[in-house]
Amino acid sequence: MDVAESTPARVSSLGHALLGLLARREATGYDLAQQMRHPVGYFWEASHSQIYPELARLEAAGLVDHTVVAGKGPRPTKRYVLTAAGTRVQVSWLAGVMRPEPNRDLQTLRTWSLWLAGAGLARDWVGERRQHHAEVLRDLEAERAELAAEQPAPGDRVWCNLAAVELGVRSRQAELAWCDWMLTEIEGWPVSG
Amino acid sequence: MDVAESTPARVSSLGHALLGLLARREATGYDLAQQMRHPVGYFWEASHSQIYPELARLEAAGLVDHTVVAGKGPRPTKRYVLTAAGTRVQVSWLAGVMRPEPNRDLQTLRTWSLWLAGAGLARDWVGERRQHHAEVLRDLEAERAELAAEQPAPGDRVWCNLAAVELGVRSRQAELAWCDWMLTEIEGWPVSG
DNA sequence: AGGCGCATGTAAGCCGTTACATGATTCC
DNA sequence: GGAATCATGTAACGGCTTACATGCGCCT
Repeated sequence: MDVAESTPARVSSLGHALLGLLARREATGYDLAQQMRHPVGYFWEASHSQIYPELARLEAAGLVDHTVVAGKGPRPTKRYVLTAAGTRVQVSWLAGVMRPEPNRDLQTLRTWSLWLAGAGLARDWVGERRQHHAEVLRDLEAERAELAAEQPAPGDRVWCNLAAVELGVRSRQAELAWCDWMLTEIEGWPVSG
Repeated sequence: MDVAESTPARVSSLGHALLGLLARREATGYDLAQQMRHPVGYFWEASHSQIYPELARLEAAGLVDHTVVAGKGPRPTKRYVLTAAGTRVQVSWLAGVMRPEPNRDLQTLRTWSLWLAGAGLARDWVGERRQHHAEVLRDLEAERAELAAEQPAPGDRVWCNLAAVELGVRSRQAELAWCDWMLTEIEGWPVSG
């Protein structure tokens, strides 16, 4: 009763990412930071300096609990678990409406101003982009193969991992294809750099 | 000489969006806010409350200039133009390295936690996502048709608009295809909601 | 008479990045 | 002896969202 159960406990996206991780298994803040790099980092990145305060907020809202365990750091090591309230909040987040996020894509913004630069510069830049996307795509495809090897049942945890990675693969493939399209188009530009 | 020309004038992404707009034509802050909704809003959104302070910063850095014109607002109306320094900064931004942005995609994050919900909830959500992407895609394709009708020369302003919209179209198509894939996959889920 | 478009700004608060800070154990 | 890993935090700063604030002219 000492935690706020009256207010619906507004939770940030990072909060939901952490609740999602803790729904899978208990973890320390450090563990969570590692997992936010990989595999969650494919679609939601966060650093430890965000994670520790967010865990404190989630705990204040009664969505997670911690127990102190023996650890190697200068401060006590805390192992977090999801509470029943935390599970409820996460499920109702999944059930709730998802309003579209603002579009913000630096690569497109840059493309849009590309006429100010010459064809040579544009070719170099798109080539560099292409390489970057290709690298990320390779990682994603390796991840997908690993998950598929577990032969997940439709709708289970691992299957949802796979579905998330599948979206990443398809998005990167689209960007890669656009880079290739751009490179053939740039052939026809007037040279000026 | 009273503006800072010694420091390289670090400009935010929003700043580059505004410089890109002003490189095309002069505009008031209000005009810029309209254009940031459409067509720039397809890939970089910003509200007027961000734009006015940013214009002041760009002016302090000597990248834009304004003249006061007769207007209908309670305050003087300002018409902004790009300076030579502004053009230089924009071009060197295009030439500079672009380090990859952090991945942050709410739709994928949600997919990743979807196993906590039942198949019914998942189907509804993906269906709603599908509809949203389809709507945006329709808008983008209309925009693309309009730009293509202008028969732009490779590498010019309008052609770069087209290239930016092309990337949007391809990305949305990929997301839409993923939604369709998900919907067929969800058929095989165990029913539980 | 009321609403919309033009036109500009400020303020509070949240979210995210970068850097600072500490300290034990394990591996090379 | 030094670097990496485990492990937790704080502080400063910048960007974005939401809301507050003002006021004229035009259209219905």
